[in-house]
Amino acid sequence: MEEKFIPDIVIGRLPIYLRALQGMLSENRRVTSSQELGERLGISAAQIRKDLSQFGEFGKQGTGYSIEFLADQIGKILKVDRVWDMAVVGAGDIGSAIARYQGFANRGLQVAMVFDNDPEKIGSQIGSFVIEDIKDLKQKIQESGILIAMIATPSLAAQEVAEELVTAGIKAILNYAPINLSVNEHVHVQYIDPVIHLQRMTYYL
Amino acid sequence: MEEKFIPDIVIGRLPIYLRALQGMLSENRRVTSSQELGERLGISAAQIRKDLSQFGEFGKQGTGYSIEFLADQIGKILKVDRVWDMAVVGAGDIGSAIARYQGFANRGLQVAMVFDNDPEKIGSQIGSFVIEDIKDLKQKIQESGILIAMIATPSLAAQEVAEELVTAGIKAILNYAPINLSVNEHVHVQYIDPVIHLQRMTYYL
DNA sequence: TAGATTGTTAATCGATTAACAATC
DNA sequence: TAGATTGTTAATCGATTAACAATC
Repeated sequence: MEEKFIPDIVIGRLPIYLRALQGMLSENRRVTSSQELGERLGISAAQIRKDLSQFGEFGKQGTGYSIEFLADQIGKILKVDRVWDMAVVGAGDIGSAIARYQGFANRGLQVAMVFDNDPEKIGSQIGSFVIEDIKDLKQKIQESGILIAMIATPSLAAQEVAEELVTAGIKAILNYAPINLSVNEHVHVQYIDPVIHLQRMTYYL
Repeated sequence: MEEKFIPDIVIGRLPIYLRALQGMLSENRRVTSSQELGERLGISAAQIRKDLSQFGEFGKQGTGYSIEFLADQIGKILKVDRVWDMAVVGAGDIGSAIARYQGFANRGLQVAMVFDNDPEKIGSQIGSFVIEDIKDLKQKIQESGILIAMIATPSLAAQEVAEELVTAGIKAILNYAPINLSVNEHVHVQYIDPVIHLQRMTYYL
């Protein structure tokens, strides 16, 4: 199996391309070009072609790309041509919003479990999920084989939760708590903190 | 006024540095070094020093940086040494979670208004906010002079809302709807879509 | 003083863009 | 055929790192 090295910055753009392609599909479009896609995304056409060329040849000279075919191919590359179960830790406002979020559908992801440590919340429902006791986190995650988790706890708990998740076999963490996590380097971590995005813009105001 | 050009990628790291410094402050730490900061963040010490050197000299040879002083300086650079009012558009799960989010405190930002178009929601409360009619969005935003907005509407409405916000004078948009917005280039846009982050990790699983 | 760490320069590394032959 | 657009190469551009004099 030839494991060609692909820069992470390229991997990071593929989900953006995929989202735009699925948007075009929902507009019943059939074909697009690197130029059109680039204009929609504010990315140069050359860069899109270069990125895609890392994985194969998906277009036709003169006509461009079949939107459906390219979306399928990118989905396969990103391994979202299946559905990944995810665990949510923390059933506060953010955790609840994630658990109910409709936007995972058709994008290869779904919430499967929600955990909290509050006795008042454990056993109650969020959408179709019964909130489980965080004490059972390790066992439930190991049993299910879930590899992806989202942390939506207070900052103070996040590092400890992350360590528990890693022990349970989690390989990818999306952290909503506004702190940097320190985990084994073979575990992938991404961060969502609205303040980081907002402060990046206040500089320019 | 000397307007030196600073790469956007550097601006993008400043909020990360600031968050880490504030974390250290809350641990009652007084002094840090580029090396320690780098280790916490997974960024090289050289890069941190290079980034900071774009704005001035904040450290002392031999001893490092006063955490409080450096945090203050970065706060000034990012213009979060004041409090910016923000508008939230869309009072569903995500909009509600944003409106109630405690994490804006002491980071230069606060929610000031929440809008929705659902007659059932208009007039009711989220936290301390009364949900306002989206029909009044333009007028209320213009009156208040708010420059920052967050979009938490369904995808189909997001582009239209963005245009209305720009007309009302908004200069920075944080978009939670999973679509790319097309707006005047002098308006700053940032995106939060958990699926983008998650798909970036599924590639490696 | 000796040790530590900054700010900065120069070298290296990597990413983006321009350009074009190939070809649908 | 003429026009359009790909995939790819080489050139350009920009970001990161290594190294070290300055100095606390």
